Amino acid sequence: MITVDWTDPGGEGLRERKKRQTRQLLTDTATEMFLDRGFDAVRVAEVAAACGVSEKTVYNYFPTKESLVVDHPDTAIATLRPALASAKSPVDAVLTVLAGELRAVASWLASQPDAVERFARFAALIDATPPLRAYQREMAGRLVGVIAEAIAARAGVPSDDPEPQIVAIALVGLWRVQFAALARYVDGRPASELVDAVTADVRRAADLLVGGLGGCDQLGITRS
Amino acid sequence: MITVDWTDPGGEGLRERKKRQTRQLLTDTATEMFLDRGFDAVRVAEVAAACGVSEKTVYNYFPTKESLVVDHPDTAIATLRPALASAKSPVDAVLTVLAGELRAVASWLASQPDAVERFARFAALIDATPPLRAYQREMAGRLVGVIAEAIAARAGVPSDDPEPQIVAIALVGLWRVQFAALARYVDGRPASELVDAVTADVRRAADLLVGGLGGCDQLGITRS
DNA sequence: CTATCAACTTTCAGTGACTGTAAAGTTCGC
DNA sequence: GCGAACTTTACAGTCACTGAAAGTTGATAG
Repeated sequence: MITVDWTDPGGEGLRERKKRQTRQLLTDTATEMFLDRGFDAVRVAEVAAACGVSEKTVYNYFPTKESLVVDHPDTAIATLRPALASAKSPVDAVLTVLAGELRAVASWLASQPDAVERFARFAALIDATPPLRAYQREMAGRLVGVIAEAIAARAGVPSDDPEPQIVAIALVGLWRVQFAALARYVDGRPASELVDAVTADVRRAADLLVGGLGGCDQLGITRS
Repeated sequence: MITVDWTDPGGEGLRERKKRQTRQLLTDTATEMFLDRGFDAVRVAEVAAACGVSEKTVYNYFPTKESLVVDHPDTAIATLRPALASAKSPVDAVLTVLAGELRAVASWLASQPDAVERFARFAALIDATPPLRAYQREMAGRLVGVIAEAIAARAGVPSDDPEPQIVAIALVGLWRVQFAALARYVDGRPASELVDAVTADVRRAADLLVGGLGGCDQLGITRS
């Protein structure tokens, strides 16, 4: 759903194409059904039936029911790793990746008439569905690992040292901030302002992290 | 297992006592079995049988299989809330609660001969068991909510504003740091140094958060 | 064009976590 | 002791997810 349909170069057999189509069909219809009736009220067997496919096939494509909604959790990692390698700092890398994801979402929002409403429902679905939130956290956990490793490698320390860990955790928190901002603003603001509003939120959070939690202490986050 | 057996005042009917005993028996034997054979290899029905109790009874006490191991996830919240209310700052509150938990673990470690080895296996079990890690993250998520609310309330802003969110996420990361430090040091260091070593790690992480990610920038966390 | 091989799908039978319900057993206040 | 409130149990069921074997289909060599 959020996927931006990364067009693959033409050199692709019929087999591969069918697989991609099936995969897409599965996520799309599953998401649609979940949005309509709620995650729990839809059985995997129903999704399979709706797609004219056996239940086992669904599980050949997706490891869990949740992964039907959060298509390609590894995409973020695949983008993040090179960014970490090339950027001047982890913070820059994360902000770059986040900006990229934001752009992708924004262009998807602009590409369909009812996109805004669908995205709002999508965000609400995730928020209201514990297993989906758990899945989101799991993905975040993987990002933490990747970032911590990158920092540790650069600094030449073990990746389970306190510094890489805490920095990675804090930085991954920015994903949550961006998602929350997106969910909040997508409904109220005109599309033109959306990107700026979300970016502003992320930047405020990032500045707070970089400058230190004491930075904006008009109302006592750190000890006075 | 990690629970410190908070002795309840005597005014307690037979009913309550039996419930407490059963609950304790369940977590203890379950943890023991999980440590021996692995989380996945033990069925809930087996735990029930080992305790001379029906499977349904297990589920009357615990919502999930995972909660058999991570007894009382709400204890942290119950401790944290008043700490947040009374401490000078969220950072202080979190550090205080963490120190308290550390003390409790340390005294438990000192109370039994094989405690160290058991704790090491316990930490390894959690690390090696995805569902348990997920459960841990879920608990962390609840802590984030509590802290974000406290900060937001104090500052008079919505709790899903970027600042409360990111601060809460970063602070909750300290739990992970403390757990990691505990797991790392429990095996190698003499008990006397344990608390200091762990505290040092937590403090390093907290200082980094408070002073800003740029603080210790000998090797480029933030942009140069 | 066809035989063949490999990949993919389906069918099927099963595991195990978790839930509701109604009956049987316990504890408590009197 | 006795009835009310509460627990435990037995039972039947749902549903996510898995492995194995047999069937189907796309790719490929002859």
